[in-house]
Amino acid sequence: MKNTYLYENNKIIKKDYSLVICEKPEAARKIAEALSNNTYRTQKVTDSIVFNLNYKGKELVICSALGHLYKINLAKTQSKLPRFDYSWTPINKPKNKAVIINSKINLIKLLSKDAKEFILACDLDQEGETIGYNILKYACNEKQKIAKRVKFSTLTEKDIKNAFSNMEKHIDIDLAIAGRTRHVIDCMYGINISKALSLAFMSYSNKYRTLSIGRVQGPTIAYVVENDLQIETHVPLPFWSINAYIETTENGKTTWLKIKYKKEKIIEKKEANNIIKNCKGEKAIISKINKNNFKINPPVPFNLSELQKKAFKLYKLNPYQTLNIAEKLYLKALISYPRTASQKLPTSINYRKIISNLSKLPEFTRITNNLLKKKKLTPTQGKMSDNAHPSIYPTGKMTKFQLSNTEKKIFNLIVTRFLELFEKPIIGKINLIHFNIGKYIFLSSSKKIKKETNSKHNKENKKHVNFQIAEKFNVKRIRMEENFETAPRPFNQITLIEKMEKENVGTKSTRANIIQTIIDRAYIKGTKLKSTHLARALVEVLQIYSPLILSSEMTRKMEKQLEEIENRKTTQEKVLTISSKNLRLIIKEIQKNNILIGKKLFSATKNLVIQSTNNSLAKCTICKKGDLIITSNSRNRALICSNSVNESCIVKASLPRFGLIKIYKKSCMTCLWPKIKTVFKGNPWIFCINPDCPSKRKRKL
DNA sequence: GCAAGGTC
Repeated sequence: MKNTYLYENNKIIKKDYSLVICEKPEAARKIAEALSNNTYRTQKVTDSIVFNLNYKGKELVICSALGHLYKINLAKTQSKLPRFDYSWTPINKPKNKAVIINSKINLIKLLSKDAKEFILACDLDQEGETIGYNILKYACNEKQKIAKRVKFSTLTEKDIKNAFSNMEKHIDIDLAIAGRTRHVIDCMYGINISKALSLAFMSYSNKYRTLSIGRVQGPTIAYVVENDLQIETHVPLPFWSINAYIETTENGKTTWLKIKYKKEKIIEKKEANNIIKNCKGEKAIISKINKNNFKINPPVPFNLSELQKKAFKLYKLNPYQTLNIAEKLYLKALISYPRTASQKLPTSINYRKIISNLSKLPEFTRITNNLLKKKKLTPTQGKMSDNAHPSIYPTGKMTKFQLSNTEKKIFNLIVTRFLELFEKPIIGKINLIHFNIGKYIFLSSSKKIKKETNSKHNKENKKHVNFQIAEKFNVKRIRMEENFETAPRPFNQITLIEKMEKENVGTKSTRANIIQTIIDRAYIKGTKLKSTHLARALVEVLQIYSPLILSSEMTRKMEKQLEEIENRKTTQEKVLTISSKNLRLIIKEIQKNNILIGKKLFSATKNLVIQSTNNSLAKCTICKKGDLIITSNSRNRALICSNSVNESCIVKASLPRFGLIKIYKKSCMTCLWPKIKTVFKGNPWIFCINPDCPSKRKRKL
């Protein structure tokens, strides 16, 4: 039977209710549950669920948005750049989502007509206030002036009830204006500069190409470019470490034990030689034993980003793919809602039932049966929490559908992690033993696990030997090992997101999207993200004309201005006047140098050889076609094959910063790469330039 | 077309 207490024949039939506006459907449901002790009623109105209940004699109607329903638009009527005329309009994308968003706006418009009170219940942050302000202003006809505000930071019954008993009389208009200013600044800078770059490109090449830049894209591109330059100009300087082997007896058998010299990096070879010389003929004597306990807890529950990290590490699935797969698993009811930051599991979940259901999966039977023997099942909990959703866990439901290979992988990851949460921590002892050989200290550690568990998460179990202070050992061998400083690692999608987090640019819900955008623009590419020539040209250009947009400073400065708006120390108008003034200067300079900038960017989209070959030192020993040339910037220099520019040859290596470089007459015997000869600290130095040359891995001297 | 920010 159809329930028609709220809505009938396209009309709202209730009157004089309080309309509660939430940011997302999940929040509306949780509020209805909390305030009504689960006695709320629901009805579908224009495709959305609306909740109705009586709370302390008040008739509440609770509806929800879907994040932002309105966005900023720059007027296209303004033909000259920069464009400053803007307006707020409903979001309409030519996708299914637009339909939902339009119906959300229509729903709220409909519900607002007969409401006598408006209560804003969006998330408690700047964007939440902005989302609510815009809905109240545009969909509810200027009700931002009279709307009340409920403030809760978790969606628990206690917090929600508390918020409704201590309602604020007004929404925070200043915070909303600060949020709206953020939208305007991002739109103004992003669209105008992007457009100006695209036009510069066009003016030189007569071709259209979408070039984009923004407050978050800028620094993100710059991180990758900077990192790549560091990798390319990295100088693999050598350093030395020293190992000694002492004779020990164990169960009547004589074996050698490796002990390491305390200083792990010796910069001067002379120093290493000296130590070895001085140790000759000496015995190793135990001078100190540090005894410590250790405890390794099981891992914490998966939130989305930890799941994405694990999936990338194990299967090279990028964060996007993992989210897509997790969403499919969620729709098949195999796992809980995946878009969550939480690392906690609520006690209301029946762990035993889920585990016993999972035991039907043959690959998990052994672990589940062991867990089911336990009297009490208590999972570990992580630190992070999320208002709306718990961490990701398997529901214990089985599917009749066949899972794809990758779906199966992600599902198994989630199950494995869930089962690990109930394992016991691993407890043990670790001893750090100090040996004196002459006046030098060498170290060795040993670990003993106290309780054996069936857990997989610790495999180290070094044999524990009972050593005594002042015990003496023969030193059978002592030698040094040559190592090379390694270059910084290239970014991947996970580490780039981490870098953005660390620098505080973007938000958790936009970072992955923005990385995808700069991949789509051909600024970065590959699993190991590498900057393209286009990105490098773009960074060079912007460093001259708009360095601020390449730096996380722009976010810092903007946040400071927004805070001042929020605290009424300044106004939106003042901030926007300053911003538009700066922007006008930037656009003017870009336009003045249109052709130059266009040429630079256009050339970078072609695989042009950037170096002329008349400074060739020799023919490349690998591809036999290209010329070996030296490239340099202010700080570093590198030797490259001219064919490495279009990636048809791999020869590319950093060079020492100082000294004359000559190509050595013979190439490397191991890898065939060119060798060079230079003078290093007064001595001639001949070495293979290949940073990955097998001969460099662990050369024993 | 172009940004960044919500949420599905």
